[in-house]
Amino acid sequence: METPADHGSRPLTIYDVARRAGVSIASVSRVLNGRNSPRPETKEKVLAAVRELGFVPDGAARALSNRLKEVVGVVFRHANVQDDDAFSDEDESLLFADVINRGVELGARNKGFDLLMSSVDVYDHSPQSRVASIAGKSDGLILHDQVLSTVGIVRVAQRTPVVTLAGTPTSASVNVRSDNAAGMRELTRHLLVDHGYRTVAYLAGHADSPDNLARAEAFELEVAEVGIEAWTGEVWRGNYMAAGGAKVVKDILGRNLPLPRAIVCANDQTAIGVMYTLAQHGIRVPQDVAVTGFDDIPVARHLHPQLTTVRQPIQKLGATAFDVLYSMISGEGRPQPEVVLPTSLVVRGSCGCQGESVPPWEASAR
Amino acid sequence: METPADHGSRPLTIYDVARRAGVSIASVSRVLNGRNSPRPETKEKVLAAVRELGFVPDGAARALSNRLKEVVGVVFRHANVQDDDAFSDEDESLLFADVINRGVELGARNKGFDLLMSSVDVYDHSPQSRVASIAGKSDGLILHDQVLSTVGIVRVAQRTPVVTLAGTPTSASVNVRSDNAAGMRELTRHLLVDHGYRTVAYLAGHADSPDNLARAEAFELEVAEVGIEAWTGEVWRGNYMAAGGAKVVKDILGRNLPLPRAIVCANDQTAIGVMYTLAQHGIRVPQDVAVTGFDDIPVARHLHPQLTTVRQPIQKLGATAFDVLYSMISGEGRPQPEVVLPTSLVVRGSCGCQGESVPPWEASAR
DNA sequence: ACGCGAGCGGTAAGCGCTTACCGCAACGAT
DNA sequence: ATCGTTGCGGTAAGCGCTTACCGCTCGCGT
Repeated sequence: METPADHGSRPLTIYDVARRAGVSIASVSRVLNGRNSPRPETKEKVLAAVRELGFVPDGAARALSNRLKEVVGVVFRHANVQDDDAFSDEDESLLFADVINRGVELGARNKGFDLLMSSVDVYDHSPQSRVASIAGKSDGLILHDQVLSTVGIVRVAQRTPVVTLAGTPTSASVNVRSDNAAGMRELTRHLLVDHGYRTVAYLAGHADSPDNLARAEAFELEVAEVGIEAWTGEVWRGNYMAAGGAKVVKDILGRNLPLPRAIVCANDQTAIGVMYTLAQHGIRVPQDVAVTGFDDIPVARHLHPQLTTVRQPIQKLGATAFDVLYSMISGEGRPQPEVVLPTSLVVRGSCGCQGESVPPWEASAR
Repeated sequence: METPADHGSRPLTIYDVARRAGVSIASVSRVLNGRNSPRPETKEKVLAAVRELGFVPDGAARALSNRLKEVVGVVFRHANVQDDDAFSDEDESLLFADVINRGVELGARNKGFDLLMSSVDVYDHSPQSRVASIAGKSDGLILHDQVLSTVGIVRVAQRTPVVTLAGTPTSASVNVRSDNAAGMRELTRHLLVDHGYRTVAYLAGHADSPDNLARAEAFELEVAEVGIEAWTGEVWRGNYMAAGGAKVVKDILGRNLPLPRAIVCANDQTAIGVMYTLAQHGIRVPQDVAVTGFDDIPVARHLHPQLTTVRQPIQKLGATAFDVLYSMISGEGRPQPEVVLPTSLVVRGSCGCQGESVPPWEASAR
């Protein structure tokens, strides 16, 4: 029995194992990596020594020698205020990112990779250095939306494989996104054709987000199709967060402006804020105003009424991003510049339908 | 301008920078690490070369030389089924873990550390190897509940600093948890005294989770205090997941057993399943049956009625875990064996009160 | 004008691992 | 019995970085 917590004493190395097993370090390494063919006898001796010592090879040394860290860096953006009391505000705006990250993790695990995560603050003026730090510790990067400017991405993509999520492909990086246009078109058509709503607004997300742009464009296209006009403009500018949606509705109500029959939100978070504020003012959803989201984050089905939205295969988005990155890392070169995953309309109650969806735990109990 | 995506050509090293700047590698290193005092002139030459080349030092080499990776490993457990269709089931049972991890990340960032994340599957028979792999790539480990058995923890804690979350301290590892007993006592008293409920049940979590044990015990103590008996036993065994809560209620209803006036769930997830199933059967919350949770995960306030629960400082739990681990890594030895963070009762509607809580985005708009 | 000290900056060792290369033992073929 | 072949397993060279150590230059004091 070794003494507990004896870190501080020099950590074990492959030499210790070799000595204990009475073989050379080369043999230990070979056994540990399953290469070549050490004799079963040798193998057993080494394994025994490893077991007894509780030896774990040092990842850094391994990485240095192998030129492969088996680590994928993931950088995403968060909105947390950073003062000491910020812990009270456990914002949920990251649900989306979390699910994506889980997808990345899943994909990574299949290949023996692990996830190195880091987030950049909204107020972070130089995300460059954080990204660089992660880049140095990983074999490739997955960057969420809004982490780096396009030039920033190109710059880092020159030195290391990069996959962006919900961004734009660049000369050196690949982008993975879902089919915003198709989903938004389907949703809008549902509102316009199936429900026959004639006054509809798009409550936008970050103005410079490719996702937002694509959604807005598809929305307006579809609206124009039926010969009516979309409510847009300055007032309808949100920021992908609940607070943004809430603010827009409050502004409109405060200025005594009319509300449209349906509000199409850039994402689910925004819809949460909108529905909350509407309820505060006694405006019923969907009887007075229909509200829809985009993403289908887990909370969506817990809202009242349940949120009609467009489902993105969020987790798969992450897994795909990893797969693409992996093919770049293993030197198969850059595949197509962009991968687009399909979306689907999820009709629940907030659009005016009777729809209710079964919670996942019921669904999986086949 | 360099050619885009020229990975494959040997990556840059400190030698390239040194040559370009016309200095030695030692100087480059010194400038990059801000040690000693290279002359401003030298410094500028190096910085220029770094900028032009877009050089990022290799983390593995750095770690090997420094004996410090600046990486903290985090391992948590997830319940995802692993077949290819699993992506459809984007379970939300991990919300709790996600928020904790964000806390760890926050703490880590302050010290220049990054997060290496890995999850182990419920069906994973040997989490040992995954943990070992992470251990090799990091300076210390943070293990969530249910990842490793106590002996497993002791084993790995002998070789590397380990902090557990919601677990039990061992001879070599430190535990960080929140004050389950105090929170549960306050909650139970609210139900018993303020509302005067006389039939109450505790819907348990994993039988072997320290959190669950502490909560159950506090619950029963408090119930005994007022001289009534708690509803417990086999039927009331859940698993911390929505599915578990749903199943318990379905069982009871199916067997035509009576329901108590209040169901105290081991955590919020469980409460979600309970409330859903209750609603399915036309049983009103809180009029017919009151339901409470534990944790105060973000969804809690979106349920109908909003969930009365016990708030844990989830994010702070993570940040604290990192701080403790950091002190172990930087060789300040093992601090106290356990750190306990305070909890607080959050009264909303599901217990029978009129309470409603303001969403975080409203609260922060002071 | 010379000697000495200060401090910048270069050389090289070493962090823990993988693996090319080679020596050696054992076996089969001649 | 001898030589060639096979293949296990040891030695040592690096992977890219940090840093101890030391030589050199420059500036000051005498």
